[in-house]
Amino acid sequence: VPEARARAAQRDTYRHGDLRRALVEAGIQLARDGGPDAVVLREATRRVGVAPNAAYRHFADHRALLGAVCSAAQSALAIAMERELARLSPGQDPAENARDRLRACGVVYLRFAQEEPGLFRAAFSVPGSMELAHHPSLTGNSRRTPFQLLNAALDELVNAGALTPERRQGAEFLTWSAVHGLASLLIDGPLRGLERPATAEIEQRLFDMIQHGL
Amino acid sequence: VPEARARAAQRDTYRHGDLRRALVEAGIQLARDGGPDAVVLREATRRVGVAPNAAYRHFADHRALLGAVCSAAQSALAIAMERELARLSPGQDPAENARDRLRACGVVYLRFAQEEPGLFRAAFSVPGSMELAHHPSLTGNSRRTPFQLLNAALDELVNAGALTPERRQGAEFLTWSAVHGLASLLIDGPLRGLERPATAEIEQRLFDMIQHGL
DNA sequence: TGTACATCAGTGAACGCGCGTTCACTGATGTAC
DNA sequence: TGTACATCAGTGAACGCGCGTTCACTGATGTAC
Repeated sequence: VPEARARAAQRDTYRHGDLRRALVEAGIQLARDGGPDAVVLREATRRVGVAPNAAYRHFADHRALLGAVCSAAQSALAIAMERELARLSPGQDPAENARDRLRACGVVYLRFAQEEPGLFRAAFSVPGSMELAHHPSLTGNSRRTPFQLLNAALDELVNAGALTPERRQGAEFLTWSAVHGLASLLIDGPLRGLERPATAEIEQRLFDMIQHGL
Repeated sequence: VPEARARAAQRDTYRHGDLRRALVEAGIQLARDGGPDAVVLREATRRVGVAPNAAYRHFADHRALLGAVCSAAQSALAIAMERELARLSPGQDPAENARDRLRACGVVYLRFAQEEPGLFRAAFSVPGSMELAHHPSLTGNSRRTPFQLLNAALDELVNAGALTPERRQGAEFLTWSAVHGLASLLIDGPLRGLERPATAEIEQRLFDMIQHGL
């Protein structure tokens, strides 16, 4: 049996050692290549070199595996955002700083969507997963959700006096809508396949619209 | 065989008569109930009361059937838009009229997404389908695409002097992004399950953002 | 320090399912003479 | 006006596939004495 051969080649111990993490990572790779629909339990076990039913020691369900992949994907996005925010060097004007931080969130969001479309789709594929995933990721250490980071940036804008508290109400949904929608158009819609300078210009115009429109 | 019974019950002629249209309509119903993934060839033939392979007289592929459903869904959206636009009674100010028409496009788009989420997802599920479907629908007679209607509304805005030609450039993508993104949040995201008055307010605020931001 | 034993991670085999698709066919239709 | 025949829409049966999931099991680990 070639399967057993492959399995033996990858692993000489009976126990795997860290099967749960390995399955999630295999699932992430599957999502990378084919989006959430490609996160198939049997394929994940195959890649890890383990019997299909071994997954049930660590996940109740196929859904549970997909959920773990989804939240890991969200975590990856959150980490990328935090990394970019950390890179910003604040200037004198607090309002300007807050605007820069908000924009940075959007930039990372759109870059992630374009560079990792499969993972991006997986991140928001499970209904209700958008706001929930504050769990520590298996692949990183960010404890904040993209949504929380967006909210924080908007709060800064209020603190800097660049946004009134009335307009702050629900602003997270308006900005998220605009940026998320552009991401959809860029990876699935009519803007799919557009090259870098052109997409960057549209992104800038979208951010301007948000900034002036808020 | 109960299948044969059901088939005989629904149809007494050997020829179906209009199988292609019937399959598309069954596919639309499937999409209504379960989104694009629920558009299953075998299930469509089952509902129509026909052997599974009969579909291959009218569609090359499962993909072809899904494509037809997708473009019918887009057509349904376009028709709803045109109906709403026809209901508007123009006032004195051409700029005001143009703004009303643009807003009406968005209102219908979001209403459609909320009332027919499965169909809405199906409409934009096939990559590259967003801009293409100008084919006459099987279920209606609109020859215009939602995208074309949006563009027309923006052009009116320019003609009315309410939008400069420079800002008109790419504005279709900005507005579409914002509205499409909100649709996603409303049907799949954190705003899912929100009731009517609350959603209406967010929609209004989004339209205001677009209007001021453009 | 050694040994019995409970624990539980991973195995092997099988299940039922529903899918898309292909094959050779049958039977109604409508056109050519 | 009647009849042979080409056309082609729909049939029946089967295919191979891969999936998620369940069952009774085996074998390594680590803890209690």
